[in-house]
Amino acid sequence: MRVLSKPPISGRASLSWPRDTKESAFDESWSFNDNNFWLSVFEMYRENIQIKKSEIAVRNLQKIFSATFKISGVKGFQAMSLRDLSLESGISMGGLYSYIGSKNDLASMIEGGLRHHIDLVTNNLVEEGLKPLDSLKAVIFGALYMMERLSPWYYFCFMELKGLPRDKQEKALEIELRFERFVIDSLKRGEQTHMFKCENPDLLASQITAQLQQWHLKPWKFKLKKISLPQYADYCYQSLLNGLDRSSV
Amino acid sequence: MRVLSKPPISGRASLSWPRDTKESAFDESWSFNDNNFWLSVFEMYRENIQIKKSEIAVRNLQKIFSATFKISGVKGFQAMSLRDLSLESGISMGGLYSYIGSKNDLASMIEGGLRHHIDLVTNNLVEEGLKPLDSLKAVIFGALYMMERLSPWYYFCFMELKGLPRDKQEKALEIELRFERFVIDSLKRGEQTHMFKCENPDLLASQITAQLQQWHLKPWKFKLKKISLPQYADYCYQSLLNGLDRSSV
DNA sequence: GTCTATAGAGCGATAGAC
DNA sequence: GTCTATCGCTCTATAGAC
Repeated sequence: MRVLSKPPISGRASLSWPRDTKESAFDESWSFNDNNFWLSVFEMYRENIQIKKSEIAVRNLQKIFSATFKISGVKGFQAMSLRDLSLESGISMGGLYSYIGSKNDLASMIEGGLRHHIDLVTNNLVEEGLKPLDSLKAVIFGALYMMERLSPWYYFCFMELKGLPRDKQEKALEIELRFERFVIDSLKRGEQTHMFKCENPDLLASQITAQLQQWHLKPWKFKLKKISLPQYADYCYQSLLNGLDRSSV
Repeated sequence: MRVLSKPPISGRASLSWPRDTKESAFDESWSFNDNNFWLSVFEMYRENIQIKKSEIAVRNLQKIFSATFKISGVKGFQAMSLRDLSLESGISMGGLYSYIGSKNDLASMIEGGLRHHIDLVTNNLVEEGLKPLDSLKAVIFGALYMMERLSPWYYFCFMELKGLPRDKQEKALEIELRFERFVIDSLKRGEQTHMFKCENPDLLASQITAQLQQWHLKPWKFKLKKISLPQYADYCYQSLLNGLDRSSV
């Protein structure tokens, strides 16, 4: 059974939930590494990019996006001038425009890149007949590891949402709603099979969503309190269990 | 015992936690209404405002701030031009500058106004010898009602934090940390007096903070799911209880 | 020589400020 | 309404790879 309803993207093998919940297991199962990640970003926008040589393009794309994350993380995307970006990325103003169509386009590319990747992972993800609680655990750990790997992307899309075109805004919000719907469905499925009781699946789901988002919204807090990602993932899952009544089973 | 360590602001009677947790009880106890709220904002910045007649100044301040919230809620503060603001508020560009020193000043005024009000409420708040759980309940309900009343202020300070001067940024974050510290302290106090056990007060506190913030960060979600403020406050408190082990008492 | 990538001065528009 | 700084963006000359 697929996690979500959309058909899998062809030409890509189905992924499965990692058997354990270690970070490295996720990287392996989802074949995530810096090289093929940035390459896939380039391929996504290939026809809009004027540079042909993929090594050069990939390298510069990475520079541009990383510089954008850095600057807009400090002063915000709107306050970032393309001269700032040129300086930080080491790419001339003219050069920038062989990668992006416009400044707004750059923001859209970031949103699109993140959503594309999330879609890839969630659409091709195959649940191996997991029980509701295991499924929820997998989705919590999975979401957190995605956020860890793509932290600046998530943060950017959250904070700069308003600067995006309306349709992009809606699609970005849809990701959150889709995640919540999956959690709610799992909760209801668990209730129907009498594994636990859950008084308010809607509120519990949005609680979990809020907790997960903290990981990219307030990384300083976790550094301050010296909480590691696996620790936090465990806590979030525990927090979900605390919201359930499992006394009758 | 005072909730927080800072001395009370003189010339203002001490507030106390409302006996019940209805919205109107908070308004009454904290004497919150639109008129005296905006008046207090004006008085806070009186010496920086060139308009002397308080009725006029209060009315225009309200127009300016409300228009700022409206526009920056849609396109962000950085993307809002003073011409936008002039149009929306109905105050000429020259007129704006008799209330604000600069555009950045306006953002600082908003942050300062919110913090001033939070300080007023929390500093003057007198706990009536509440037990840890009652104290936590009061602080959860109180925080949510503050957010409800000053929703655009909270939202603005969260989303536009990066645009503020560094010292303002730090002070704004301090509010969150201060709140969390209060929750943590109450949790530890409850544990020391053997009222409950709490494995990880730090994480539970930040979970509650995250949940509360949702109320101003994602109001659309609660409208969509038709959750009222009292319902949500109840849920947040319940969620806190779920994070405690009360079996041994 | 040819094709691709880059540099950076320059343009018009619009911002904040008074 | 006016001033000035700076914005997003373009255009062309040039450098370098093969």
